[in-house]
Order: sequence, then C-alpha cells, then structure tokens
Amino acid sequence: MPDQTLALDIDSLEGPLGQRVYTALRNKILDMTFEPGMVLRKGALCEHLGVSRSPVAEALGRLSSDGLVDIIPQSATRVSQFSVSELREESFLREAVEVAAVAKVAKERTEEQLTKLTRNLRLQGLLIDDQDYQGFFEADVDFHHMILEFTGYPKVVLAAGQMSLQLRRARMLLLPEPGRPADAMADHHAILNAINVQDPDAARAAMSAHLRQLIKRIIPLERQHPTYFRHV
Amino acid sequence: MPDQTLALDIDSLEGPLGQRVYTALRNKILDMTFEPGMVLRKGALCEHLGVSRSPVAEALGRLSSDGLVDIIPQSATRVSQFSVSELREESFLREAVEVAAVAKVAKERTEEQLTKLTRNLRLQGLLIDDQDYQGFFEADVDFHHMILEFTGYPKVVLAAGQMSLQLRRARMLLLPEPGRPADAMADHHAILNAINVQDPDAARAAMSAHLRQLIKRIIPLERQHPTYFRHV
DNA sequence: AAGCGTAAACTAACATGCCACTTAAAGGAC
DNA sequence: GTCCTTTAAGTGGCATGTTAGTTTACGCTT
Repeated sequence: MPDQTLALDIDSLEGPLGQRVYTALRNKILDMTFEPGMVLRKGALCEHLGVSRSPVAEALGRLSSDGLVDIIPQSATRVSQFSVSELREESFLREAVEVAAVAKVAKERTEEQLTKLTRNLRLQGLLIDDQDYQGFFEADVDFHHMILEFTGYPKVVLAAGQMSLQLRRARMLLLPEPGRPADAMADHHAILNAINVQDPDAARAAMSAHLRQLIKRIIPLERQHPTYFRHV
Repeated sequence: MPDQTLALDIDSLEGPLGQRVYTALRNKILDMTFEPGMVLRKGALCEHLGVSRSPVAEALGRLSSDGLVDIIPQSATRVSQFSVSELREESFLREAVEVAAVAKVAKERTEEQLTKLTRNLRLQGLLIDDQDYQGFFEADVDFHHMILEFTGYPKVVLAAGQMSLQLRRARMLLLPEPGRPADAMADHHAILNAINVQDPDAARAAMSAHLRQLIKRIIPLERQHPTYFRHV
C-alpha cells in the first residue's frame, strides 16, 4: 500500500500551527492510527501538511515529552512502543489520582452532581441492553471524567489525562469481552453508591478495585501484539 | 538598579543548547531569582546567553507547558504568578500520589530501604540539633524523594515532581518558624514507623496529615506577597 | 488640557538555510 | 560469497530572515 498518507491531517482545528499539528498527530497516535513503532518522517509530514519544519518540530518535541514519540537523536523519530512497566506505572498514578478524587467527591458531592452521575449510570444500563458497546465505552469515559470534574479542580482533570496517555492508547487494543460491560457497570454502581451515602473509604475501595481491572486486562496484550511492545 | 542581568546563566551544564537554556531558566524561576510577574525579554536573553532565538524559544515553550511562564500570544512572556486555587490543586495531586506511594512502600519495603530511611531520619535529628535548617530542608526533600523512589516506579518520581512545580516554588517564600522542623520530623517519624510495621493505612494517614501542613502554611503567603499572586 | 488616532517598537510565530552526526545501503576488495 | 569501505540520505540542532499582530507612546486635533 504505497499510499502512506494514512488519512489526512486536517487543519480544521484552531490556534497556532504548532498547536494544530500537535493535536492532529496526538489524536492519530492515541487512536492507534499511527501504530507503535511507526517511523515519522519529518520531511513527509511537512510536505503532507503544507507547513514548514518549525511547527512540526515543536509538535514532535511536545509529543516526545508526553512519551508518545521516541526521538532518536540524529537518526529518526518513531511512535513510541508500549512497555508493561510503563503501563503499570501509569495505572498506579491514575489510581492514585482517581481514588483521591472520588474520596473528595464522596465527601462533598452536591445533589446536582449525584443526579448527573445517576443519569449517566442509567444510560450505561440502557446501552448495555441495546448492546451498544461503543456507546457504553463513551459513557464509561464520561463517568470517570465527571468524577474528576466534580472535585472542582480543573488542573486535576488535565493531569489525570496527561499521566495516563499510554494507558488510554493501549486500551484501544482491548477486544470486547462478553460480560465485561456489565461487570464494569456493577463497579460503577458500587462507586456511585458510596458517593451517594458519602462514604469516602468505600468510594476509595470501590474505585481502586474497579481501576485494577483495566491493567489486568492490558498486561496480556503483550502476547497478542508483540510488535507493539518494547521488550526491555 | 539597571543591572538586570540578575546573575549569569552559566553554560557549564551539558546537553543540547535548548536543554541547557531550559534548565538554567527553570532553576532561576524555581528558586525565585526570577520573580513571578517578571517579563522575560527574548531578545535580551539571547544576547545575554550568546545564543540565537531557537533554543530560547524552545526553552520558553517547555516552561510554558510546565506552567512556569505565561506566554501572551503576540505580546510578551512573563514568569507566571501564583494562584491560590492552583496551589490547592497541586497540593491535592501531590498528596494523592505521595499517599499512594507511601502505602505501596509500607507494604513492600525491604530492609535496605528501611535502613536508608532510618538513617535519613537520624540525620534530620542531628541537623535540627545543629540548627542547620538549610540542611534539614534538603534532608526533608530527600526523605520524600526516597519514598517515591522506593515504589520502584521511576516515572512516578518524575510525575510527582512535575505536578507540584508551583508548590515547590512557593515553598521558597516560607519563613523559618521556630518549632516547625521538629514538628515535621515528628511527622516523618510517624510515617517511618508505619512503614516499619508495614501498616499501609497508618502510612497513608500519616503522610496525608504531614502534607496538609504545607498548603496551610502557603495560603497566607498571598497576604504577605500580593504582587506574586494572581487575584482572579 | 484632554481625547483620539496614528505610527513606531516590540513581540511571537513561521519559514528557511546550514551543519554535524548517525545510519544504512551500495559497491568494491578479497 | 563475505567483509570492509564509502557514500548518500535522513535527521536533530542552531541561526537567521520574514511576517503579522499587539502594545505603547507620541503628536495632532478639538
């Protein structure tokens, strides 16, 4: 397939060029369109996007500090591969932050926040009934996002997203398993219940147990997609 | 004082120019040599450092994504000011990560790790006896750093440092208080004791209580240094 | 004297040229 | 056929020219 253009990076975004290039590349990497290990040729990117090397270099630099790209000094730059240890670390960090967040939300939750979470959980049930697993996935993401938001700490939301980028990317490789959405929803129910009765410790425990399911399912991916992983 | 050269940024560092400029500026900002609100003139920096605009622009870009400088789009770039809400958020994040870290360490600590922490705590006592508060400050930082390291998660150490940069900077404004080092050491003793007896919950509680002291002391700084704070 | 409009000075952002270094493949020697 | 050498392509890093936008300050008008 000599057509390596792999879908067009559109400049329908807004902001400075460097920002737009960064966002476009980031999205492609996070949704696994750009596969781990793929070489990013700077010249080709410049030509394909119709911009000069400056914004591309800036974007690649930021992606590098995000850990999404490995820059080999005078040689090449490629989409970073997964490493099990790195995914474990991100899982640890994500759990630390989300557990602390849910505890705070459980303590201070308002009725409105409770209503929104309850509504989301009911939606999850409907989507499972309809077997709309893509929709459930999005509702799942929303559920966690709402809890982070309800801390009232906008920077916490950003930090949580930033510190688990590899995890987010690896999650795209997970295949749908039969009973999984229902199990996840049961976890969510336990979390919401703890928030409802304002029991921070129960919320912590429920969130912790829930998040540990993800890394357990991600670890075996190394055997299924060996080329996506770095075997150090 | 027209001598705005404010101490020379030395190129005694190693690595690429951009990295050196970044590190030099970062250090100056973190140790409060460059005060919050100060305008960073790119041209002056280039001339003073004897480098071109490229590495300086790269360094400022990285500092901007670190939140240490504010770049006003086609106008100027200045050292970022503190904001109480931002400091609260960083304190929350730091507590989330360090509490999770100390719980893990308490569960899995080795004898060697215990020995190193114990040795550090004894050093803290000696430094307090000698009234070497600068030395105590460094031992304090080491103590927390060691706990993060002992998780075995190198990325956690980096993330913890990266997410509390403003906190680290604001801490420089704190004036030495008479009984404070002794109190801090008592907290450290409680933390170490929980690690010793491998009680994760006690370690969590002790670390949490300890870290909440810092933000309590930082909040009042807004009244003492109003020009350093952003009053949104 | 006060208010307004204009122009000059500064900036960030982007484009481009250059160089030193790494890498890999092509070609020659054995 | 194998090994070594060399050469060409690609890259990161730095310098510099150009452009567009913002701010400031000066001077003109009223």
